Amino acid sequence: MSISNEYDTLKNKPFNELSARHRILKTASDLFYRFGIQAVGIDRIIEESDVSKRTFYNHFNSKNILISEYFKYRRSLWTSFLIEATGDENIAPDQRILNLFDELEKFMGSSEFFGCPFQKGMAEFGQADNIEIIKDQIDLHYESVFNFIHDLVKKTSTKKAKKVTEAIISLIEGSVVLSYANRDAKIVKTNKEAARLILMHSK
Amino acid sequence: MSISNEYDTLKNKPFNELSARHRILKTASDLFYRFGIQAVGIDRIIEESDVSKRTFYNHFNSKNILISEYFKYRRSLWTSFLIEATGDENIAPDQRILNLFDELEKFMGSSEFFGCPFQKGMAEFGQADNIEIIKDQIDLHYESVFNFIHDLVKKTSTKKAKKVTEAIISLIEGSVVLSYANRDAKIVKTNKEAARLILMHSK
DNA sequence: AGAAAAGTAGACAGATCTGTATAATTGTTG
DNA sequence: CAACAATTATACAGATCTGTCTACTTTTCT
Repeated sequence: MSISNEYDTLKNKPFNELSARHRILKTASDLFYRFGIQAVGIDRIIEESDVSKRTFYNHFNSKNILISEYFKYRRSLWTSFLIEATGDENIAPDQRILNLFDELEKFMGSSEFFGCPFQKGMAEFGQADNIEIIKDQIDLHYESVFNFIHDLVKKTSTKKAKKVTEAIISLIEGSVVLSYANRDAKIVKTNKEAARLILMHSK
Repeated sequence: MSISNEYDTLKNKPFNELSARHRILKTASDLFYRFGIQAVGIDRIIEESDVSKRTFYNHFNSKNILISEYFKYRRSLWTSFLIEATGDENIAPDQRILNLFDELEKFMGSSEFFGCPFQKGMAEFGQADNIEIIKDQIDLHYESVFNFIHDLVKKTSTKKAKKVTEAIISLIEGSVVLSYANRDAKIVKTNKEAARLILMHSK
């Protein structure tokens, strides 16, 4: 179901069995996602990941490099989520897209949901200079989401795959923004029905 | 057309004719919006607004208070935008909603567009403590946008005004996220058509 | 066992940021 | 004109943040 990658151990092992590098990455990931990147200092990450400052800087030459690796990791998590949430290839492609909304609603209604890491990353770094390694990772995320949904939409019998994909991704991004703003994910149900309507009327 | 308020002089007078308070607010607004709030220091705002540090702190007791006032001001700008963009009451309500997408596309395609101040604000302060004056302003924004669109949707002959409103706002928020991510506002055209479809099929 | 690699603890330099204090100057108003 | 309010320029206290450095200890591998 999921694609194996360098983060497999990170995802599966308990925290205290992880390597120093993975403990740092996991800690940074949780703190950055929840409180924001600029709001979380290196010292806090070092303390919570049970690592010395020297070890930290042995693994990540600078905070910016850690941030870039954070986004790489988040991209991997999001890709896994998309694969799991849309289900296997036997399901009709329309249905796979609609399934995604159900899984999004579960996630966005959970206490672990604090918005989208990439939306938040754009907010903090969108217009900043000299951090191409960060902005590149954010761009890659939006590209890969587009490609994933686009591939699914093309499997439906739609005539306007690109436009349908854009509208569906907009409904997803809107769901994220509003679920976070409202502290309530029930809007995702509404957007699932909107997506269904768009899929139906594009044949 | 527009509602008069305390920011009228700020919006209409040239910078060097503004009061110290308004020069600070205008400078902070531009810098916060473009580069992010935490990324912009008091010293830079003071310098660019042509004001001394003492004067700054006479008008705004702390940076957090300035941030709160920044969001108040942004809320006023956004309200004016909605009123202007949807046009006058003689236009059919469906059409007024669709007009909004056209104006959004213009704005999001302009060089002055750097995403949504409130999305960015949530990203920076969503989970932070002790800044209720900031988070309250963000909440007010999402409430007032909902009410504005809801009022318009209720004037159409829809049977499901709340759901239609939610879907349309999702398409707007999604437009913001993706126009900013793609540095290209053409997705707003697609979302206008999606909104039209939703409006048509809710009668 | 012994060498190389990796880790610990913590001091500290240098930059930066918010907010306060001082002292002199300018503008406004009765 | 006299009194009061507002503003300027700038120094600085205190906190915080990133990244470096020193000196010591543990782990790993051959």
